Amino acid sequence: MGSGESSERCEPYRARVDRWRTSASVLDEVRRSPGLTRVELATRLNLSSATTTETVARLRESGWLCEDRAPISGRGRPTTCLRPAPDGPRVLALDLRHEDWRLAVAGLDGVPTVLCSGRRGDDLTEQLRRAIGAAAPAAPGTNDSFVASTGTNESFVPNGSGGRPPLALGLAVPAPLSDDVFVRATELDWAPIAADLVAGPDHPEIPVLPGNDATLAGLAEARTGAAVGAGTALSLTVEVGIGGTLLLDGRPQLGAHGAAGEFGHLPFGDPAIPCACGAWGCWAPELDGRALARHLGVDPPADPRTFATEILDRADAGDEAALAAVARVAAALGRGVAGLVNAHDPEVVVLGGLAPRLRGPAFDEAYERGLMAFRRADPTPVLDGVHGDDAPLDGAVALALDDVTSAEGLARAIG
Amino acid sequence: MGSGESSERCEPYRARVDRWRTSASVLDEVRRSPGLTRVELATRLNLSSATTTETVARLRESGWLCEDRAPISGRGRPTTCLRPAPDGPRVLALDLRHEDWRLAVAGLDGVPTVLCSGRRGDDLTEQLRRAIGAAAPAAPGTNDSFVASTGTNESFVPNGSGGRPPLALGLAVPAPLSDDVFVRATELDWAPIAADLVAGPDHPEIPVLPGNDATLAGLAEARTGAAVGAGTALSLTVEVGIGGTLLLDGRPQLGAHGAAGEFGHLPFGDPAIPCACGAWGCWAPELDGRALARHLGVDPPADPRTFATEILDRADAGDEAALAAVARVAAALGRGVAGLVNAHDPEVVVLGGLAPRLRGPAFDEAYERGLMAFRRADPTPVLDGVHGDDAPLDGAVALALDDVTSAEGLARAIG
DNA sequence: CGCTTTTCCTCGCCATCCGAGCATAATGAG
DNA sequence: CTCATTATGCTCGGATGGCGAGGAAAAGCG
Repeated sequence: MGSGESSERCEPYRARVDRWRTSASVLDEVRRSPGLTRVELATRLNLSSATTTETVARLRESGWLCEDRAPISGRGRPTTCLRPAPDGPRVLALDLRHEDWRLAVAGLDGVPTVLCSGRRGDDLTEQLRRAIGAAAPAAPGTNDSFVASTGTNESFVPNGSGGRPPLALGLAVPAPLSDDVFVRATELDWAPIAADLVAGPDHPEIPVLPGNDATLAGLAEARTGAAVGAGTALSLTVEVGIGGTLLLDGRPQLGAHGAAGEFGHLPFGDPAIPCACGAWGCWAPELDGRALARHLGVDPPADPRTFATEILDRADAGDEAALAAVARVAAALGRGVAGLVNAHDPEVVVLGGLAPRLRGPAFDEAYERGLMAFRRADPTPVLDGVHGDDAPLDGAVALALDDVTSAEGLARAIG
Repeated sequence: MGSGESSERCEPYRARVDRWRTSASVLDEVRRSPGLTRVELATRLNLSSATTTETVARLRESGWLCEDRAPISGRGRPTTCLRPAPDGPRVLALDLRHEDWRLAVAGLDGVPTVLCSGRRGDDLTEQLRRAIGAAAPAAPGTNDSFVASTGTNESFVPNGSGGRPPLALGLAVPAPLSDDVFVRATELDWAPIAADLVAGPDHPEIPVLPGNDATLAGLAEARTGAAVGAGTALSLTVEVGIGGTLLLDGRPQLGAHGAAGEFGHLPFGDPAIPCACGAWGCWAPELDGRALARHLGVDPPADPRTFATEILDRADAGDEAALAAVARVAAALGRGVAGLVNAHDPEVVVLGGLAPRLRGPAFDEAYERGLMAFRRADPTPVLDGVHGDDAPLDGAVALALDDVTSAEGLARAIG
């Protein structure tokens, strides 16, 4: 071990990453507002004209950005608009749901194209590995040998990845995560999936980035949805129970084990009512189809999601009993949202899943009543999410793209 | 407006700040673990030996760091230990409380020395300006002309700032903040204070950084207390009501208007009980002296803080009625803490103010009962804060030092 | 056709961070 | 005491990023 041999330092980390720091922020800005001009970019990031030239040229040559002429307005040399390159790097996104799954590919524009989907079967892991193997060919260009191997419940759209191997896989899972392991492993035996997907005989090793579906839904809204530009945003999704995430500068708060965002298990409810999670008085059982069933005096439904949509439909049709039950649930939602606004002071609250359908006078009244008085003059806006059922998939894309377009990711991919 | 004149860009921001980025992280690391060796520093930050030499030399010459010989262990050239320079830059910290105030000065080690204090009077702003003027002389070295101008209720310790003008003022206020304005302006007419303190006839302009006292208490615990090193930490302080903060990598989550951390106004309580804040069913009224009074069946106390300590003393002495009342409050605390752990997945929870005295079987039982089942195998530790009543002051110091030792702050002060 | 306006590009400068080699200061074996 | 060993600090030249200045380019306007 001579003196020149660096003992512990594995990499010239700082120089390698610093080199791409500015490129990463440029890419970030272009992803955030595609089509912005070079001049606008430079002023936003406080870059000199020289640096802009240098950075944009490098990203263009690497095939990450493309430029086209901006519409001319007035005098002066025309500038160019910057966009993610349409044939640039790609990522995969996998949306696992209770009953089915979807695999999509997306470019830097963040718009996913669904490649294949299937219903959840016993051989789920095998299904997914086949799908990923088809989408992420081990050697570039070999995915022409793609055969529409439609199994029992699967459907494929060939050749979505455009020949370049994807750089990462975002993974949305409908369960709490803790240290990248699914918590309700009894219910959804997906614990080993993330590990199994990292590499397989069919495809090269790519980073797999798992995230809770409600967390990723919030991420999607923060990047391209109702919470764009918010420094602090709160996203809440009602499906079975309620999930969500607190977003700070567009980044979800993940917690020590990645299990943050379980707002449904704040004790906003009746302390005498037990929750499936094992705690008492949780908010979640007051909000979904099970709560509606309780208010209607019927047995707990097997599928709370479907039951809830039925009741909401009946309420929309004017059914008095359904309206009363929905109002009680809406009030519970509004009361809790107000408390979270008090606690976290978000710029905006975004509702997803069934929550938008719960809004109405009962929600509004409970929301205002639950706010601290000084907030009522200018109450935090509560908006409906714009991503709908695609939110977790769109969020998985964003998660993967964030990894790929970070300074570290660029250093990995280009430098 | 020639072509060379940069139109909007006011500063060569990037180069100016990048220059100090590494210095800032070095300073951060040394503040976090004073006395660490150069080698340890280099491995932690992934710096080459050359860069370490360069950066440390610059910080030493600027008077921010000092080196002394490390205790030798084994062969090899002995290394040095890095510490904040004892005669380095200083900051001021002002702790405003309901009844009194304290002004302190601190070096980079973050240990405050109280310079003066006083009871809150009608001329508070004038008191504070005099005190700050004495501590932050307009011209360096002129504070020898200090006269112990002990007014009615003030006491001074002269010459704490050591001749160098302080670089910033951290300000702890016992009220919710929103956009740097105190919310309960009716109760505590301190709204104009922050603005007034920025500059005055007696002292030069220095940045004033206000923060809520409970937020700053959490900051202190995250930096040098019970939450050191936690990626996600939750700090809760019971005084009158309950305040707190969610800390991410040691930085408090502030919210859109800086009003985050009002966990006391989450609806963990009885929805029929109104809170002074204007909402209903808040957690706060279940936790402090007013809750104890309610459980004991006596009138609401004028000073809930003092009343609570009396009841806690009686409970410690074995008074049955007091014990029962405390147990109910402790259960309310434990239940809410568990919910917050479910929602935010912190690495550690730190309790301050009266909260440590509330802990006991009732708290523990409610805490465990409120946790999601999967958390019970390895419950998030709940620790008592180590800063005690000094926590807000210590946090104000940390807030000011963070500003001063950031890359921007270094560029301002040195570059 | 030239002038104005706005933007882009090239060049030299200075900064950081790096690797390599050498210098330095301790231990410990003989 | 001397010298090999070991761990660390320092110096130097090189690579690279960001900047300012000046000139070039591309449009409109008269």
